[in-house]
Amino acid sequence: MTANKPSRKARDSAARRAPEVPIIDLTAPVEDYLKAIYDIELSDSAAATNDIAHRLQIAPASVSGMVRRLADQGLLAYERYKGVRLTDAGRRAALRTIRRHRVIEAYLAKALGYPWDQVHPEAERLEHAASDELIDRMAAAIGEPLTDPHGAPIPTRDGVIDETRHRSLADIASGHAARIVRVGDENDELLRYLDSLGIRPGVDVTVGDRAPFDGPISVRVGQVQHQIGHSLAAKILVEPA
Amino acid sequence: MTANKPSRKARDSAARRAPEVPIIDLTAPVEDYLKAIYDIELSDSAAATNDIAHRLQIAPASVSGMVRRLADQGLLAYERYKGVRLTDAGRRAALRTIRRHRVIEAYLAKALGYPWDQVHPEAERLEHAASDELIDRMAAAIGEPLTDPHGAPIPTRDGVIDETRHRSLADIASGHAARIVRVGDENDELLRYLDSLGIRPGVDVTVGDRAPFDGPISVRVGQVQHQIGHSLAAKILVEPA
DNA sequence: GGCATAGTTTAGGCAAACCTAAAACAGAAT
DNA sequence: ATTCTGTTTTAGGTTTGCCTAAACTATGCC
Repeated sequence: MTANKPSRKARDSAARRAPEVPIIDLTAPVEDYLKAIYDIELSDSAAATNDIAHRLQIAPASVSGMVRRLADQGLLAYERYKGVRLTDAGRRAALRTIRRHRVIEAYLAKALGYPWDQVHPEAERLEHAASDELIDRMAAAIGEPLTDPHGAPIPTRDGVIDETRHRSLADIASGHAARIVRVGDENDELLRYLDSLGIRPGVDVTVGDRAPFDGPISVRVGQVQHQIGHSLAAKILVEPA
Repeated sequence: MTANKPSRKARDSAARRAPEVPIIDLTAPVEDYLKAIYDIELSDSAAATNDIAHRLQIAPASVSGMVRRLADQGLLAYERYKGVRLTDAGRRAALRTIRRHRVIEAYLAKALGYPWDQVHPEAERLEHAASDELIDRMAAAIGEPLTDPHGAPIPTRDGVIDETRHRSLADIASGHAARIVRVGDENDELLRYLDSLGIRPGVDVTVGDRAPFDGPISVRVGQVQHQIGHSLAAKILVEPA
C-alpha cells in the first residue's frame, strides 16, 4: 500500500467546502471579480475581459493579470483571447459572496430600517468582512428571506440559487397584467424614482399603450397611470400576474 | 462596484490637514495602528515602536515605516527614537474606529444573540467596512448603549469617551466589595471562563483571602467562592460597590 | 487575401504594507 | 569614557492590485 494518500478524515474535511481547491480566503477584489463574472455569465455565457473591466470600473489590462491569477487558483477557466468562465469552485465562491451581499441588503432594510436605495453601497463593503456565522444569524433574524429588497434571489448556504430568467416590462404586450419581480439594485436615483411610482417587487401592474420604436410605455399601478421609458422598463423584471 | 480606493488627489488634500474636515479615507491597517496607539497611550502616554509592533503582531521595522507615513498625514506626532503620540486628528480617527468596534460588539450581542466571547473578531473586521450611518442605526436599535459587552466605554459620535482609569480586582483589599466594570475583550477562552464564574460587568463581588507574593485571590460571587490567579484578577476592572 | 479595427495581452511602473538583515542609536553598566 | 544591550531605523525585497503605453490577435469587411 502506498502511504501518501490522505486519511479519510483529512479528505472528508478538506472536501467539506471545496472538493478540488483548498479553502483559501479570498480578497475583496477577488470576490468582486467573481461576482462580476458570475453576473456576466448569466446573460452572455462567457465573460469578456472588456466586460469585466467595464463592470468593475478598472482598466482592461488590469483584468488580464487578475484573470490569470484566478485561473491559476482554479477559480476560473481561461484561454487567451477567449473570455472567461467560472469553474465549480469559482461559482461556489461567487455565490457565497452574492449570498452575503443580498442577505446584508435584506437585513439592513428589514431590521435597521434602511431605505432600499441605500442598502447597496453598504452591502458592497460589508460583504467582504462578514463571517458566514453573521450572515446566517442575520438571515435567521429576518425570517430567511428568499430575495433581497430589489427582488434578487438569495442563494442558500449551499449555493443553490433560483436562476429563472424573467421577462422585463418592456416585453409585455399592451393590455396584459404582470407582477413586478425584480429591479436593478445599484442606481439609487432610479430606485427612488420607481419607489415614487409605487413600482416594487410583488406589485401588480397593467401595461397600457406602447409607443412604437421603443417609445414610452404606459403602465397602470393601482389606479394611477404612468409613462415610463423603454430602457427603464427593460430594467424591471416581471412574471405573469 | 467597490470604490474603496482613495484617489491621489483625495489623499494629498487629506494630508493638508483641514482642521474641521474629518479624515475619511483611512485604510484598515491605518485604523488598526491608530487604535493600538490610542490604547498604549492610555497607560504609557507615549507609544514605543516595539509596543505597537507587539500589539499588532508585526515586525518593528514595519512600524517605523508606517509611523512616518502617518506622521506625514498629520495623524501623529513623531520624533525619531522617541515614540509616538496621536495628534488631535489622530485621536479623533482612533475614537471613531473604537466607537465602531464597540457599537458593533454591543449590537451583535444584543440584537443577534452573539455570545460575548465571539463578538471581538467579527467586530475587528466589520469596523473597517461599516459606515457612520450604519453604526448610528445599530446604536439606536439597541438603545444607545454606553458600553460594549465587556464593559468598555463607547465614544459618542463626537469623540467623547469616558477615560476613567479603574482599579483592578488585584488591587482590592481583603474583605472589600467591588462591582465589576470591565474585562478584557480579546481572549475568548478567558471570557468563557469568566462567564462560567458569573463574573461580568455589573456584578458585585467580595474579595476574600489573598495569598501573598501575587498568589491566588479568593473572590465571592453571589454565594459561590472562587480562587482566581493574580494576573487574571489584574484584567478585571472594578469600581467601589 | 489583406487590412482596419476592436479587443486583449505584455511590458514596465507605482503605492501600500508587510518582511528580514544589518546598521545606527540611546541609555545603562562597567 | 567606553562598552554592552536592547530598541529603532534603514536598506532592500515581496505580494497584491492597480495604472499607461505599446504590441499583439481575431474578425469582419472589401
